[in-house]
Amino acid sequence: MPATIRDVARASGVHISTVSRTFSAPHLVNPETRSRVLACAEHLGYRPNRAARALITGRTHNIGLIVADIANPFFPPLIKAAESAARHRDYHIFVTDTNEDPAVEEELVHALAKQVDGVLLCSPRMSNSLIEQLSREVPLVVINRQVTGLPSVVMDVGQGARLAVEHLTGLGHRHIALLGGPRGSWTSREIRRAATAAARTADAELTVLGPNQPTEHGGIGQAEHVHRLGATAVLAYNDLMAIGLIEGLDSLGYGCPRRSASSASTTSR
Amino acid sequence: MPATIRDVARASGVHISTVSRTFSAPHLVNPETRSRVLACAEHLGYRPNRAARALITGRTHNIGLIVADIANPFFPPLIKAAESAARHRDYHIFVTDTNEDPAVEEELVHALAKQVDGVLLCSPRMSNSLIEQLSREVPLVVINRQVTGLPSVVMDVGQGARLAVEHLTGLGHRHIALLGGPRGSWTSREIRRAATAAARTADAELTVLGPNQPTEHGGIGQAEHVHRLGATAVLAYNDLMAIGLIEGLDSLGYGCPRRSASSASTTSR
DNA sequence: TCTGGATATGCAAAGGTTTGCAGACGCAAG
DNA sequence: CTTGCGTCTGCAAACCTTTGCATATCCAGA
Repeated sequence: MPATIRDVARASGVHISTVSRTFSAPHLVNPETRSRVLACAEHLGYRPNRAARALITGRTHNIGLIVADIANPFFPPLIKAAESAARHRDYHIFVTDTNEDPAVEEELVHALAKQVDGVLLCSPRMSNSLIEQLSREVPLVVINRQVTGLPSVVMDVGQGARLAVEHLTGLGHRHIALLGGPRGSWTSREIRRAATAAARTADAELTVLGPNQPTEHGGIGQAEHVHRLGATAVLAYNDLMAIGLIEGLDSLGYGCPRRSASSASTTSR
Repeated sequence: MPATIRDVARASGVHISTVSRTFSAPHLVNPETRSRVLACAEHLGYRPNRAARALITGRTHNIGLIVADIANPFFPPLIKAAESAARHRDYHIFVTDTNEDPAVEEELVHALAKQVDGVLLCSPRMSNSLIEQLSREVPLVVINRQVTGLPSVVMDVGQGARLAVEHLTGLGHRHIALLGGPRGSWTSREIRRAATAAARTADAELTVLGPNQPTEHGGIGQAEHVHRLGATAVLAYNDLMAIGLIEGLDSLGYGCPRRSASSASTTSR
């Protein structure tokens, strides 16, 4: 039912190869012919069949983006940015959420590999071995972690942590708690390293709490601990945990200062 | 480089059609042959080429999911649910975010149509004409809106609004503000309708504020208005707007009650 | 022994496109 | 007039699978 290249060729009186070139290499076809072909294509509602094109060129023009958890507010902006960048290059982003479930990850890796030209991976705790396996099947770029031999894009979370600690010590805080991220995450290690170093430099005390799940629940769980500790400021691994912590402290009866006060959190994934 | 069905056929000494059947209709092939083929396939790392398969069957086993804005916390759970349901049926969900940009929507519609078997659409303000156009190219299900002639899945936001208003009037509130959603959204109309009716029934006053952008900013913008109004409770269209409103009131110096107090909001998209 | 059905496999066409090669044509330079 | 080049278009193979049909084999029943 949908129009094929052949229909367009017939309608415009040229060979299918000319129609093909009209779309994929316009400079090779006479402007006059080109506009006639385009008119017929438009009229018939023709759109090149992606499957056929992918079959012969070996490129799908799709890029996979694997994220750990879409519901984590860290990801949406990243997804949007990737989509926008892809769109401008005539690619599409294929987002998938693993829920950090190894079974899902495993299956995804193979399923995805066959239908995308490359994969962006932002899943801090996916196992290295799975990542290496994936990288053998498809070009891979990892985000916010480092895997030897693979290209990666990382945020300077260390710098962020340092700035946050400096801000807090600048406000006079001498005892800061770091609500740490999950075990095995590169950003988590990096933040801890940088925060610890910054605190030492400023001669302040920094207590690391964790590792924790990078979720609201992970924050709630440390509320009591944070309070007992007597720290006057907390640096949280990410927004969700900060929210959870505030919630936890609140329900213990220890309200967090509001916006104008001196408690602060920075975020990363 | 990647192994094809032919390589597997050669390795296992059968015809390619047998290999094909091993994967797509296992019951048609002798168990003995089948396991030999599977072993060879495994060994060669063979995976059926999705493009070739799609080309001949006309099915991609992909489903598109168009959402207005991934960053709106309303969507991630919806996306996850769709992905999970799809996964169990051996389908993949292809999420795309339109940013409610008509140009993006327009382009997407066509680009997507050619590479998915169907589309789930949850974009409250996409134009009806574009939706109808899309529905002519690909099977379409709309979410949280109603378009004549198209199957749809809607939440009972009216019921939610009614319950919220009843809750508030039950607590004694006589004057409630409804921080309304965007113009042209089905859920927005529905909530207004139900909330108004519920307020009338309870003999309370309900003032509708809006339409507004369904964002934090949309909430912030009505803060002053809400305060001037003297309403004792506010019902917000969604979480983002509620957050924005609280923020706005806060910066005007009118703190919102915390969790234990009687202000409430319900959410929808 | 023959017939007929069930089971398992092979054969080949088909699906819509891209692309290297070759042919046609026009035109300028010699 | 010939040669050569540049521009445009046609031809046909190739990409990898699926699937209707035909063939082969085996076994049970008569």
